Amino acid sequence: MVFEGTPSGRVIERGWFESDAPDLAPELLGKVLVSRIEGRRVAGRIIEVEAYTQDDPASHTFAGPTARNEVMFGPPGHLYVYLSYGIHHCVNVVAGRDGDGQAVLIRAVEPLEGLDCIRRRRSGRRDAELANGPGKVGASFAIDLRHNAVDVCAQSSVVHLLDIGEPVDSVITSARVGISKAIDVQWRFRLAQRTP
DNA sequence: CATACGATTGACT
DNA sequence: GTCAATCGTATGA
Repeated sequence: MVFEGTPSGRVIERGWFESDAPDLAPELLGKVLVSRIEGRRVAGRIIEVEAYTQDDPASHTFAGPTARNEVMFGPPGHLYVYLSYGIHHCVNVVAGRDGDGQAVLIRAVEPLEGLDCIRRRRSGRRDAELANGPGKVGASFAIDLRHNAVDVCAQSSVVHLLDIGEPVDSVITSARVGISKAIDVQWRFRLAQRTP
């Protein structure tokens, strides 16, 4: 079941992203990811995220700055986009202070606006499979390597985040998915299914 | 320069 | 359940 609508709210300002990734990540749940595809607006509610820090063996920043991860070391509130398995674009939001090397991976989104656009981009998939995975988020919102380092703290930005004032209710934490290191930390966060 | 691999997905047995 | 796809990045010669 998809609830279509046009979410409105405040664009989130940079200072809000200055928290450490494990603290910021659950706060991102319920916020709205907005992207612009060929002049069309596409939006959805963030329902699953993961935190990555600098002293984290599973993080791209663990071995120090490189050309790929330099955005993660930059100021917060910017996108860090990387190509996964040569196929999928994974979308992160840089967290922490300038110089830190942290980010929050957006793992799943519930589409709210621009459903026709998303369905076209994800043709053949059921609604439940549109953006329920990190690679699917990149595909649904047409975010790729060109969006790396984009500043999300402006309404004019091709990709930005809205706080629609929805309270963050029940959050489920678990170990992160698809990693072999640091499997002990519970840095995956997702919203519990809303009970109707 | 050569090469191994991955914060995944979808198709197929 | 298994496995191929596909390429930017990191690493080592």
